[in-house]
Amino acid sequence: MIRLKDIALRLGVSAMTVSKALRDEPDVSVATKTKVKKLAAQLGYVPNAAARSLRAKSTCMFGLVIPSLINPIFARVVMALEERAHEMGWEIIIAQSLNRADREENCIRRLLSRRVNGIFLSPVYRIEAHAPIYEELRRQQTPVVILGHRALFCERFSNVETDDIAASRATTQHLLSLGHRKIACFIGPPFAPWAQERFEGYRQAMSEAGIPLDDQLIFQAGSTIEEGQAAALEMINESTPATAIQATNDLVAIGAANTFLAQGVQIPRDLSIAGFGNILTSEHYRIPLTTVRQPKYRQGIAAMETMQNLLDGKPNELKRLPSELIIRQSTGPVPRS
Amino acid sequence: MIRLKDIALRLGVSAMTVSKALRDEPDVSVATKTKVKKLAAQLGYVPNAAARSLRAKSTCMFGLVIPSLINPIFARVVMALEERAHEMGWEIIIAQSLNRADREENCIRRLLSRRVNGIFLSPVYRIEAHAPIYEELRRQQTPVVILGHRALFCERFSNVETDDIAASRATTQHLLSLGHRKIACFIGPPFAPWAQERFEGYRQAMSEAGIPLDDQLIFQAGSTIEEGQAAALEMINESTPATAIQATNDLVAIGAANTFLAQGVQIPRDLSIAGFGNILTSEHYRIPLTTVRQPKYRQGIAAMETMQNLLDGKPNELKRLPSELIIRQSTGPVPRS
DNA sequence: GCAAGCATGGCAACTGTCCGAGAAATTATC
DNA sequence: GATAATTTCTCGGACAGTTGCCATGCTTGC
Repeated sequence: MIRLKDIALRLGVSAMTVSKALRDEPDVSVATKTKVKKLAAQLGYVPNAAARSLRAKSTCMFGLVIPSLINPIFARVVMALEERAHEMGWEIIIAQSLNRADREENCIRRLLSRRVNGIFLSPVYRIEAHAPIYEELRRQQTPVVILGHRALFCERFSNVETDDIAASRATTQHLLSLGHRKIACFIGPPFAPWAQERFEGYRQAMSEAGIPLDDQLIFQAGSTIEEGQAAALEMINESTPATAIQATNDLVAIGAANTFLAQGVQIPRDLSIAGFGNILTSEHYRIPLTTVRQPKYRQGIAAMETMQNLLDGKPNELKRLPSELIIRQSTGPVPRS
Repeated sequence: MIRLKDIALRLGVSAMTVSKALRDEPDVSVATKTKVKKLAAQLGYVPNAAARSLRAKSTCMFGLVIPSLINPIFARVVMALEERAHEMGWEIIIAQSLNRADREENCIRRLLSRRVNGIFLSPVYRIEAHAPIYEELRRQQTPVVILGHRALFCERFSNVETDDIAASRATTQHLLSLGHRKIACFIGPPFAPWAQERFEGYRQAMSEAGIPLDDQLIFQAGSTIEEGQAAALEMINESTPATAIQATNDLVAIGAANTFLAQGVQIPRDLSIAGFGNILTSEHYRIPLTTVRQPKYRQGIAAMETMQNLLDGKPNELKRLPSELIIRQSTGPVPRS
């Protein structure tokens, strides 16, 4: 690999001059600059980013820690982040936590070792300020942008979230406005912040409508199609009298819908089902799914803006982007029975 | 940020000793090691990867260049790569080419500047050995694993592909076995290697069946739902007498199916449609789609194995993983008419 | 008693780049 | 023609860690 010194030796100048020439600093003559640049191009010189980072005390890299890369919801965020980083000439190192706190901690620690200038993090659990790894991030003054799930506990942590509570509430209100009163809630993993928020929206809307929460209507459904199917079977076995289901995400909603359709239940005539997330499949499902669209690309853009503010030394901030209820054909008026 | 030297100063030993102690080298006493490790943990010491890379002439990083992060097909590959890299304690830098050759080149150049130890690349165009950027990769002896679309033109390039030609041929053969003779082919972007391969499979099967290619049955359909719809409309306008459609991917198939269903055409009674890729939506579409499953996760695993072989100085290789035709309900016997 | 061996730890050098300071060469001014 | 001002270039050092070799001080063997 060609170094500055190699170019310098061949031209009979110092490495310093080459460095300055390539960076177009003013105190190098035009003649030398062109000579240097020409030879550099000819030799295929590529500066060594590690050496530059060491010297500059800045790596021009970001770290990104998300639960999973195959979740299409995150894919859009990552896409936006990568595009912005590319424009800046910065790089992004990816890391998956696979929904495990120990792995998340491990990922963060390795990113710190890489001396990334900032970390984008979608945490597995609701962030606890006292967890050792967050404590360490705070101590190291590392800028962190949390994707969703508020955690503004120190001045180098910002937060960019989609308003899932409001959107979930709007979904429940939509079902209420169709006359439903017995609305089952298929909730996600109890530890997951996003699942908690979606349940919170349901809870608020029911409370506002004066309907007490009914344990019999609440099902643990995880986050996959299979888990949605299992919860639906449970509901059938218990002859739960719900006229609508609000699911924690589209996959669970589809799993549930598959099960009910297989039993001859008609959707939405006999049963309304709403999802969350607006994945592609929800639009092209047998019964196009009522769901919530989250502005994930915009969340990525906003996250990068927020990160740059932190890097500029500006105070931390909390951005909340509106999510939007999309009413399709899987929800309808309550059956007269 | 804590350095080796800081720990050394506090303990009254040299930085060398600390370095050796933390790496568990044999020539440091157990007593010193425990003392050093304890203080390091207490101070939250994190080694500087940039400095280490500079000295070691190895960054323990891979680069990954793919067209788009939101394509679920790539997501599985990336997931597998990240998991394996994590096990090795290596990092992955992501870069999107967004299907543009200039951007791809730019991404590769930046990865070279980062001195990644290897690059995983899913090229935009069929690789031409003489393109300057590939020439440069070859000259720098950078190990490259091409994801799909064979390009074994130098000893540091390996290739891991899914056998799309065979799978596409199997799809056409499936349609032929159902009695179809007028099989329309909705082909993808003409420059894209994957689109070329899928068309090639169709071509081979038709040729083997003794059916000459008919230009009237071949439609440029791009790679999106909208393009699939447009191609279907074109087919309707031209009253093309096809009894089946083989689409370049699932999205195009779904776009086409949507259009025909809206016109009252019944699938598969009046028209068979096959996709490619087995995205989630294809399984849960109104008419579950006949398509091809590509072993993308396994492709990622195989790619990492191949990369390690290259790093170990072993010769380059070509791995081809079988793709599998999945017959669902969107294809059926040719209508009797 | 002397050489050899061993365990432990330190010094200098090196990785590639860039900053600050100053030297050398060129040009401008009187 | 001498000095001052400016341009152009070089030198030493720093960044944080690792490698190879050497310097201890101690034990062992003959």
